[in-house]
Amino acid sequence: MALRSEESRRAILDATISLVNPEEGEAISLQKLSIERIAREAGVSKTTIYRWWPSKVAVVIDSFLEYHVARTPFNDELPASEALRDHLASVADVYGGSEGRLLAQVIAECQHDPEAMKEFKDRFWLNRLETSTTLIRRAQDEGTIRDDLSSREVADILYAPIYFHLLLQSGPLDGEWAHRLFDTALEGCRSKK
Amino acid sequence: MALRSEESRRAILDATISLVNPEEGEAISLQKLSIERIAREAGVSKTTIYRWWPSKVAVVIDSFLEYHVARTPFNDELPASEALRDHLASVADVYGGSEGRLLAQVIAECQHDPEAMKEFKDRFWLNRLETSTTLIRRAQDEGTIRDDLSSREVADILYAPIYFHLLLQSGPLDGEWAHRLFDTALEGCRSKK
Amino acid sequence: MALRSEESRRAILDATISLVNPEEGEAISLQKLSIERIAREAGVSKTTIYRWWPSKVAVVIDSFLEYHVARTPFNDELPASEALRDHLASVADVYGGSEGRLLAQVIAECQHDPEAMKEFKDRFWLNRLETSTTLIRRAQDEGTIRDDLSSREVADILYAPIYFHLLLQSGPLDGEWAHRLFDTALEGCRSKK
Amino acid sequence: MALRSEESRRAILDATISLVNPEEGEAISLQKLSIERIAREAGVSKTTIYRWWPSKVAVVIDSFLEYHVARTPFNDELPASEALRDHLASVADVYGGSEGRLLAQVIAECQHDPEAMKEFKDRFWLNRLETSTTLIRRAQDEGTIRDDLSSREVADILYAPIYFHLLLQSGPLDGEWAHRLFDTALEGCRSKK
DNA sequence: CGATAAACGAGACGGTACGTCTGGTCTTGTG
DNA sequence: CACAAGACCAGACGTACCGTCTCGTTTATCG
Repeated sequence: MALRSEESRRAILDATISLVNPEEGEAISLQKLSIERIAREAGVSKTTIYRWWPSKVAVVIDSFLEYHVARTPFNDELPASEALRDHLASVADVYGGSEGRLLAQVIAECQHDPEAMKEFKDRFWLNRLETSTTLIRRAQDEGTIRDDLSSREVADILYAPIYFHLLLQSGPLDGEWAHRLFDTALEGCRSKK
Repeated sequence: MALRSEESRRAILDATISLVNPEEGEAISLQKLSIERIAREAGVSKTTIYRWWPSKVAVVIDSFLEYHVARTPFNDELPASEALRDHLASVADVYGGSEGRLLAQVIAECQHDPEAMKEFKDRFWLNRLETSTTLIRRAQDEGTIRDDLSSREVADILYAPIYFHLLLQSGPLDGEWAHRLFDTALEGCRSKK
Repeated sequence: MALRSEESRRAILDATISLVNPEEGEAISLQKLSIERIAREAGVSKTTIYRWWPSKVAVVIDSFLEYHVARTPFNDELPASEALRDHLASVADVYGGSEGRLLAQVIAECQHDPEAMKEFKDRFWLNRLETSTTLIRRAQDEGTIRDDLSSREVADILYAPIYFHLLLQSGPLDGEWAHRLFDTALEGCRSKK
Repeated sequence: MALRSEESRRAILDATISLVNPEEGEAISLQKLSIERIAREAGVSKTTIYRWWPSKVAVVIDSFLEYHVARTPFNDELPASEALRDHLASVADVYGGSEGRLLAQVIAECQHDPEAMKEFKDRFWLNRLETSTTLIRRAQDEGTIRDDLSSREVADILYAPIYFHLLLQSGPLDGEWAHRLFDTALEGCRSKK
């Protein structure tokens, strides 16, 4: 009965990424990306896209998730605090580049589309949160991080500045900066004089 | 000769806000807001808008800045750390409401418009940064905050989670949460065992 | 594969005529006629018009040609000179009315649009020329019109005054006048004294 | 009381002609000519044009009349029929060139502007008619043209083909053609067999 | 193995908005 | 008070996409 064409699916996801984060040539902003453009680029009819995705953002989220494979793994053999410190740094490095710009635009698109925001959180963000939660819990077990804080509170303090710099485009966004940030967050800001 | 009409300017800014953050009725998302709509609502011709603003975002930034008067002042008579704690909380409270949604959308629009991002940073963000910098410096002088940290580093740790929760729409965004956040940030996450 | 909608086509042509040569109400000049107006009147989107016609004039020419069915036939049973005389008169009568005004405006629009002029000549004018050529040739065969003149020369002399009065809006434009004109043209202006 | 500035008037008329029938460069069609453009080109404000002319066509008519000085005089010393024949030819020659295109466009503009048409007839056409009337009357007196025809009837037959070819852009428009035309018109089309 | 139901490309359709242009009016100095 | 400068409302321009909707035309099971 004519199953969904994998060929079309691939062409659509690939075309989307290649428009929005091309190997070469000018990238097109997520806002200016249109379904018509994707269809044209993918050699696919609009109908096919509309049949399988509810909106432009949905296509982009799918494309992004396939593309942005978790390239920021953490090291299980290091002490949790070390692994966490390195994870933070690698996340900062990745988000400091073109994928970061893309992520920022995805988050931006989600601001006016609650459905998309839900999708984004379910499929990207919760996954990320889980990664950090695991590490933080381990660090708490290993006794390097206060266990009177919820893992979410710790995650907020550690990861927030990365997204902050990503979205406000203000200040550095790289591994070195992230390392220093981690140290400060752990140490606290209170004067010890 | 023929000076700019203050009447038109007001009508445009007012119409913009009333579309995007109405006292009553359905708000229209910033993305779906169109210059035509603003013109219609303001009883003004498109030309007049295009004459004075380069883009939709520019109008919105102007409107937002006029509307979002600094309603999060800090108290000069309190010790700086108290004032900072309260300021954080009041910012969190405000951004937890409809103005926060608006701000989030403005930031979102800026993701694909470098001009707008610059404008936003120059006119909103730097101003905000200055407020917090002032408070943080005073706290460092008063000896409550480490003075081996730059004020920007402190600001990153303290304010980032607010924008994080604002833009990811994940987790609480209110004064109580902010108070606790402040305490944690000051104290640090390292276990003291 | 989604054929052209005859319904839309009809609506567009009808709306155009009804705006430009309404049964009742005020006619709108061809110059002031806009594609937006036609679309509005026809209950059709602008896109649909632009998809099928290159310009306003093109729509009008199509509309005019459908509307202005050859209502000035010639009689095959009469002697050619009689038929020609009557044809001239009926043309003059028609052009003396509202269709004439319309035709004049179409010709006017063509003055600054070579494409349209070509279209107009190909689809209207050559057709008309052929009608008169046929009659003139027959009259030459029947020996009533000089056969040392090309049919075009005869047509120029016979039909030109009609278009002249039509476009300069100077002088009469009706059957009686045309009859007299025909007689004069045949007889010549030279004094026979 | 600040009288009308002759300087402005000249600049406006000159600019108009130089846009519409430039010595060099691309001519702009009368339809695309705008008051704004004239004002810009003339270094004059729109207000000034609107103060003195009711419409674009009015400006153009004025410009045209100043520019198109009667360069088709007739010779008083020749027999009237000769003078008429030559006059016809010189008119055809002039209208066969760029001034003819301009005139055609003026007449075109008048099709949807009765005021302009009246102005055009009063200031251009009646003047022309008078010229030909004078000649025709003389020819009737001299016995070369039938005096049972009104001068208008003769003028119609003689001049109409020129305007016909001018406005339909169909067929030749030059002196030689006009000469032949004249002869035919005088002789008549009826077969003399 | 042939019917049949889905997925597909193609693309027309009614819409909305874009950013630009011109029209014509009105206002505010300047000379 | 004529004029320049130019702001203003109005509205059309032609284009790009939107999301919906036929259309045939594959294509892959299922009866």
